[in-house]
Amino acid sequence: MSTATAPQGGAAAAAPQPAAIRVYNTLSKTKEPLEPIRPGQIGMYLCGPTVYAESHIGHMVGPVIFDTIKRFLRYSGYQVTWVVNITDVDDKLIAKSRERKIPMGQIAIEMTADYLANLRELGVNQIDHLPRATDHMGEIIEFIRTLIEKGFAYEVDGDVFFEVAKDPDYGQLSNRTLESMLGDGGEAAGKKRASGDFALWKSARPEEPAWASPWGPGRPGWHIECSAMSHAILGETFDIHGGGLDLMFPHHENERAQSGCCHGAPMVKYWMHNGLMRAGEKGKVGGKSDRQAESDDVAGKISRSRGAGGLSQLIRRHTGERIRFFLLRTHYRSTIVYGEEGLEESGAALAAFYRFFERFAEVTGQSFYDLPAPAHRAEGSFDPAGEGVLVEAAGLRDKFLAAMDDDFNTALAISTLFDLLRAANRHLDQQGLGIGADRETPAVRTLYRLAGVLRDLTSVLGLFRQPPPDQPGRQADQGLTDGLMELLISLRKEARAQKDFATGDRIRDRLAELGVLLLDKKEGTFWERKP
RNA sequence: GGCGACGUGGCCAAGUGGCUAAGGCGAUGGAUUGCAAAUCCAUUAUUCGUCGGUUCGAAUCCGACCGUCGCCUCCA
Repeated sequence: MSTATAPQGGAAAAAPQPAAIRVYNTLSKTKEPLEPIRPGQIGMYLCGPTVYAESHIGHMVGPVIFDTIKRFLRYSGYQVTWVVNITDVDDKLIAKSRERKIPMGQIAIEMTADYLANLRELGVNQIDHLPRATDHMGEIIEFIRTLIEKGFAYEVDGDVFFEVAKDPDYGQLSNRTLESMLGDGGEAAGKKRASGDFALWKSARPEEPAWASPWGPGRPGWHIECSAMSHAILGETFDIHGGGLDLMFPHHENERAQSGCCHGAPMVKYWMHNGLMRAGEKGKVGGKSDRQAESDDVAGKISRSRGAGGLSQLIRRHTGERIRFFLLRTHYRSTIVYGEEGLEESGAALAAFYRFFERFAEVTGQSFYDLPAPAHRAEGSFDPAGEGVLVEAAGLRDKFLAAMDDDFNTALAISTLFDLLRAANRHLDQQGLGIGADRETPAVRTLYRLAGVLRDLTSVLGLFRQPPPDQPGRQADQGLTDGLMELLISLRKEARAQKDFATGDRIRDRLAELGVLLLDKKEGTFWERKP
């Protein structure tokens, strides 16, 4: 993850199969066919965080869906360059720095690390560039200078503002008129020509971090870093720009105005906005120790100011995979209502997949997680050769791909995964496949095929990349637990052999209370932790 | 006040003009089991906030109303 220039693809780029991918564009308010500016290549920019505090689950919605989108686009034959910015200069960072009495840069480093660690946990690993605003001061200043030269911006006492009235397209993205935006102009009201004008450069007050510029020491305003960095890495016009719905105005509207005016070309072809997450029940958002604790609202947008956070704890409690799955089960443009039960439910659903993977391993002696995942959708297709369950699987795979083609409908796509799972389990049941089965039979070959389809499709969603962590924090104890379980199971087996079911059941019930489930199968008794 | 989104079974959630309204969680019945768990099978919305309208036909389009939420100030 460098901030170097965009890779240029080269001749080796896979021939894109222009599958009929359609994307909902906020600008046109319709789904449009995805037609990249440069054939076969897609530049994608997602607004990342301002790193002044720990991230919360709401910050993960965009990264998870865009990570999935990138996986799917690559799978569909496109070469994708994905940029996520880190905004590490900002008024909030300055305020935080005063509060904690440590340098702004220190906070930015800490919070960036927190953000990246969370992304990693959720399987977001497709980002190509993570540019930081402070690393791009030169480009930012150059950008502002150009805007002044072209007459779109003006300087007043070391501050530089963008003059909104100069951009005829202003307001198009968020569907607003200039008249409707008459605010009080904020703290710089006296300096602005119009209250809707926004800061490109803010002069530094004493004690504030500052960079040298043609207008004196200062720092960039919010918005400009995204315009400058996306330009530096993706060029004047790029394909997809994403972010939360709350960024549509003013952030994206302003980015669009700056970039469009600076380059005389549209900044972005497709604007994509993900829905926001909402807290379903009061007090369940995280540390509710906050100033808003007295607020009685039952629901509301999750935000840092409401005391959300503790994402790493949430991950520890639920696993990153569960959270990723939870986010992907709702269409990305919908509001996701966050709640403990929703996460639990996702856990229960996921557990069924984990169980199948175990059955698969029992029969084949191979880990599902080691199965190769096709890199391209054409590689994943196969000939069902008239075999019922494979015909069904092939149909479900088509349905999955069609759902993803239609504006990345992960919720619908996931539903086919459950159908596939049921088909695979049914096959296992009907063929009587279990431990010790002959691995050279057609039935096992079919099982491989079915598991292969699941591997293929779930990889596209970034799911099941590795076995689920078995109750984090308990690993060290694993050997002992295994030994004890072996002992208990053999004791119970003896009791049952003597028809002493009372003792057998007592062992099982007691273990259940402790969160351990016993599964009596033909081949013997197995155990697992309650999901 | 301006702009916008949403309201689908007990809960979550797809579908946005026409096959029997996906899927998950849960529940119920059956197969299996000593009994369970897991798995499989079946059942679980004549109905999509309410009332009107357009249409041969609407959950899907239009209008009104009710309700929830978001943006308009910092926010993924």
